[in-house]
Amino acid sequence: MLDAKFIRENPDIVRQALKDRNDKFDLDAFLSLDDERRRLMRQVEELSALQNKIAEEMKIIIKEKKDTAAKISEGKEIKKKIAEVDKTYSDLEAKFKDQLLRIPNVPHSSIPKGHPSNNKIVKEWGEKRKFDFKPLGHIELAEGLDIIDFKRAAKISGSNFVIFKGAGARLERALIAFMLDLHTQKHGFKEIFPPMLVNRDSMRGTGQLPKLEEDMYKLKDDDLFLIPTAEVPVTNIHRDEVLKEEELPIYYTAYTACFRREAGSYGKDTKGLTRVHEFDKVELVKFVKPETSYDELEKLLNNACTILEMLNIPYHVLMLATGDISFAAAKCYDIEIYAPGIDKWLEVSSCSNFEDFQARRASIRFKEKETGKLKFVHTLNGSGVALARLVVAILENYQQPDGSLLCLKF
RNA sequence: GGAGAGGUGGCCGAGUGGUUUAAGGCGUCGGUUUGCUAAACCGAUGUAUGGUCGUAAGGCUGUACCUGGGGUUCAAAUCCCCACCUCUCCGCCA
Repeated sequence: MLDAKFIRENPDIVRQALKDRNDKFDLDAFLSLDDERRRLMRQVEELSALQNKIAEEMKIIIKEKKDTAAKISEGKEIKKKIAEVDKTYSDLEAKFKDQLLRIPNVPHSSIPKGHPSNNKIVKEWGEKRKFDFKPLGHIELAEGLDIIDFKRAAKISGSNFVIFKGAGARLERALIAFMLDLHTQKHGFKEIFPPMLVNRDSMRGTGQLPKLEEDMYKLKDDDLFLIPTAEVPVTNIHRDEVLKEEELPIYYTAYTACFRREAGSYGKDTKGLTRVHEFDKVELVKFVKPETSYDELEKLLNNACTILEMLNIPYHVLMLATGDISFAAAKCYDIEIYAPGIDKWLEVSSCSNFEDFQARRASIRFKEKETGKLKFVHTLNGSGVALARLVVAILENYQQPDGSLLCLKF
């Protein structure tokens, strides 16, 4: 979230950010809510000060063994008044906090403004493979090789679930191991294996709640959520903590399954592996000092790109426009890989700098050695990379005329 | 799931309704002493949020915070209720 004081003092910056994001949030209503809230806060505090004073005076009266009746009724009077004003105040405060959590981050000045069509291609790597036969899509390839079973997955779970079988299952496992090993051994990340069910506080910390609750799988009886990405548990590792300056930067990488309801995207990419409810992903998460976060974003992006280069999959990198970046991000790169069978670019990674937006929500701070002050860290994350769509690209890019794969021996 | 014990500042830990301004210790920072280090001694040391003064660093001031929420009371770390978490034992279980 943004700092309430920052919003109060820079309403124009926030208004512009909302406009650039095409977000309908009513800032003026928020600002007057804030005014009213502070007015009532002052009232409650003044009354509380009086109440504290009466309690102090009471101590003296008891010590001097004087009559307490008058003071007690004075105290009762104040108590009643506080209860009245405080009711209104706490209702307002709750509303204020909820609204504050619904204001998106301010986009970084370096990114294009407006509609997703303004996303800018900032990098292109590799060449689209030329086929001397008509390339198949991954569904036909996978079913021909009997390495993925969509039908039975639908039977046991529902549509848009997937079963990997035999070499397909092994490919999935091998890719996970390959990515984790690369990031831990070459890129300096520490491997984490986090819980995949998280509580409400964690979902709020990284920004999935309160706005996106309907997109999440939820266990109602326990108020737990299935994680949509490892970003959630891993970033929340340091929720409500004060880190030492010398601990930073912290790099974590984690494999998890990711669960997405994809509510509202029915009819879109309904076939195959490109949009499934449960997929595997290796995620990269960083906690860094504020002044380094944009350099760290570039490094993070490179770490993800390395995976694709080592697998020799053509990709390009988009710098997302203000209208396309996620709620919590200030700047975001998407990496898309090319799938020649279905002739589509598929997003396999989103590398974002959240600046202090998540850190403020989740209260992740560090103590600056020189000044002794507490500051919010900057958090970043990116996929390195998402599996299901990567498998699409591997199958389609490495296919041979007979429907077998160049890179897989059966 | 059952029974019991707990949750206090960066950390350890005292604290059964108002002389507590959360004792004491550790740590950290500053100082004295010192050839250097250490020790000793002295001093300082939370967070959030509002008001106000200041160009600013910051000052002054209010409020809240002893896991979280609710209650009792003129007054709650302290009493009561609920939740969460940790530990011990029992049961169940991959």
